Amino acid sequence: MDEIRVRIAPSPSGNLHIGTARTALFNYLFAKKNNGKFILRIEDTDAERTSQSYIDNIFDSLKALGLNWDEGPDVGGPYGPYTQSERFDIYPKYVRELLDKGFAYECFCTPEELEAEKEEASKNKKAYVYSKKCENLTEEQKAKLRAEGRKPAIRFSVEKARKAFHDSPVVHFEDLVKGDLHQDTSLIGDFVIMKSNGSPTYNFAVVIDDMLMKISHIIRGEDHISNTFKQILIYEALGAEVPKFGHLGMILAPDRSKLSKRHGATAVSEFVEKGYLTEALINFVALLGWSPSDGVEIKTLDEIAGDFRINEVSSSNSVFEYDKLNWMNGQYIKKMDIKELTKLAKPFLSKYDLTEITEEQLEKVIAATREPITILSDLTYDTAYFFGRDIEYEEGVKEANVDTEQAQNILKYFYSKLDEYDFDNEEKLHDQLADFRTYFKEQYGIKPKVTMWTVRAALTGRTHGADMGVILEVLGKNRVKYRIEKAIK
RNA sequence: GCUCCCAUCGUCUAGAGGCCUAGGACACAUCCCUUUCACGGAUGCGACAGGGGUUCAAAUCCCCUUGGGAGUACCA
Repeated sequence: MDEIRVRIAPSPSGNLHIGTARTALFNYLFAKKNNGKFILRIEDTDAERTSQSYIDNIFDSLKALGLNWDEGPDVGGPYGPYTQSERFDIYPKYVRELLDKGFAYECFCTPEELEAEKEEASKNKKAYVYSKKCENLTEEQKAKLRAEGRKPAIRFSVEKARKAFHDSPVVHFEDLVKGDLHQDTSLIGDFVIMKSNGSPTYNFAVVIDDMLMKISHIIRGEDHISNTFKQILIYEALGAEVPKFGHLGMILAPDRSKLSKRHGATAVSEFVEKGYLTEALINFVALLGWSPSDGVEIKTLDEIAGDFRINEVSSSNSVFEYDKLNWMNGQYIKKMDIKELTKLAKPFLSKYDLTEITEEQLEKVIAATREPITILSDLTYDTAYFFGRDIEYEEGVKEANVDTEQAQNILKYFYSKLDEYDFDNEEKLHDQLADFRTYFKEQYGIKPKVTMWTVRAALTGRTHGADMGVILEVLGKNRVKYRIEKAIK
């Protein structure tokens, strides 16, 4: 295998999970770094849990994250189809091969019989291993079972396969991230590779698909470690080259349990809906297990790819904390192109009448409110006073900043100067505002901060927010006058 | 239960036997800057899970304990 080929194989039983996104990312990075191919395969074998909307979500999320694939269901490729349900007719051939080679056998056990075996095992505090009672069925016995209407599943003969290729029952492989990993295969029961209904099981289908798609490196979550030994045996039994494996630590919730709905968003699309930028998400998730050699954490996908080495990825689990994600998202919001940011912000401004202001003004509003925010949804509240005629005061603000005698004086003076102000010229406006502050400082010793608080409170109902110049400019003389009038007693 | 994986500040991590008085980032605290909130800058707080070895020397290697995670399906 000379060409580096990796894959991400999500099963569409839900929207693209952030953990799957990270696995996809590491595969993508590995491919980019090594001039390889990144392949997308949809594992929709479980028809009941699969839905088209999930498939669409997976496509859209991966694209949004910038994880573009070289081969996949939509773009095709030399080893398609890339949707597992369209590959059903290719598996029987390999089952046949295994059967012929003696590495697999038919199993007629009923669910009840199997259940009994399991119960027995747990009663004896032993690990459950299939009894193999169907391994040596004679043709007559099979014929009889078949006559009863029983349909066989096909099991893989773990011991036979292992003996053919390994001296010891303990099988080892060199993991790309964890190093030497081993497992006593005598503890692995003969597992089903093809269900009695004719569909392949996961462990079998992945091997066949990866083999046929010439996947050279399999990078996935460490929850697959135990599957790896089964899969290695299948590759060997089929006479196929065994790919290299790399197992990543899992992403945990802050309580160290599996990241799930109750911890908040789990799907990439949910994060986006909440106001996270895909650039920040992918950057953040890259830092879970990987760290840049130069210590600079904010990096583009390309930069990360250039610096990426799979063997340097951490082999332990990592906790997904919002604090750093939020910080990072804020960093991206601050740096993002304002036109693009404005576009992304609009869904969060849907409750306002955006036709009140021009697109150019909207951009100014976003530019002036983007600084302190951490997620896009903060914009909903933070831009509120730019819209509509009236404002809502925050708790206590009116009493403390508008109703006092000093405040009233400031507001009256401010009102009297309004006609002199140049509302269409941001720079001039800033100078005029500065003069206004200075006036109160020199005349009455009032801190500039306090002076501005007063005006700000009267205009926005708050003591903090966007730059005052921008507020005046976007509000325009009429609304400013109106709001000040309402504030003056 | 059995099997496997993992173990450095609260969190993400740097660290491949001496460069470690353990570095960075987030968070937190204080200060500076400032028309507010922020941003930015400075400083501080803060960790090698515990116990045994090996070695002149261990966060780094080995063993045990403890803790956490995963797997144990005719799910994927």
